Amino acid sequence: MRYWLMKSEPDVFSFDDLAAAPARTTSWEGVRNYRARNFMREMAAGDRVLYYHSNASPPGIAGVAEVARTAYPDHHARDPESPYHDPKASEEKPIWEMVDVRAVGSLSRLVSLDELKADPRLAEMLVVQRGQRLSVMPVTEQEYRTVVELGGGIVE
DNA sequence: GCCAACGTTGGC
DNA sequence: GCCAACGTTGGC
Repeated sequence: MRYWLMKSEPDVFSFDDLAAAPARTTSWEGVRNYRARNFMREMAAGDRVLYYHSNASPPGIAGVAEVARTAYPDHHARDPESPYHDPKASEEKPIWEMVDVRAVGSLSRLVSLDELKADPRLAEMLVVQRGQRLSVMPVTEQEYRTVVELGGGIVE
């Protein structure tokens, strides 16, 4: 099993929104960055995901999710009405892909970006590194365990 | 709202 | 292939 971090703006779709969704699952459409897409292609069902709230106060990790479905074409790219529309995408070459993500549980308390930065065990985490704007990134098992510990465990 | 740090686009 | 202009992300 591998571990990942995925960013979402809570004003748009928070961890609580995911937990309240049908089957506690949603499709993760709208990733329009090749590195992030390539990471999604590497995901396997059951991989754990740290659910990060960006553009929040404070920003930080709110909960844990899991990959419910591996990468498949993001049809929103072919929808001219969608904010995620990409005129270069076609049925033959969808370009963009998404995965499905299911809520596992929230952390007992949110682990803020400041806390992530303050913990020496997390110094290598991509999300704490300057200028890192990827919305999907890998996390090591140790980093994952440390974050869950800082968050007081998972409330299922 | 500001702006640094990117990634992308397109002229050449 | 270079690189300036532009758009986006996301913390602050």
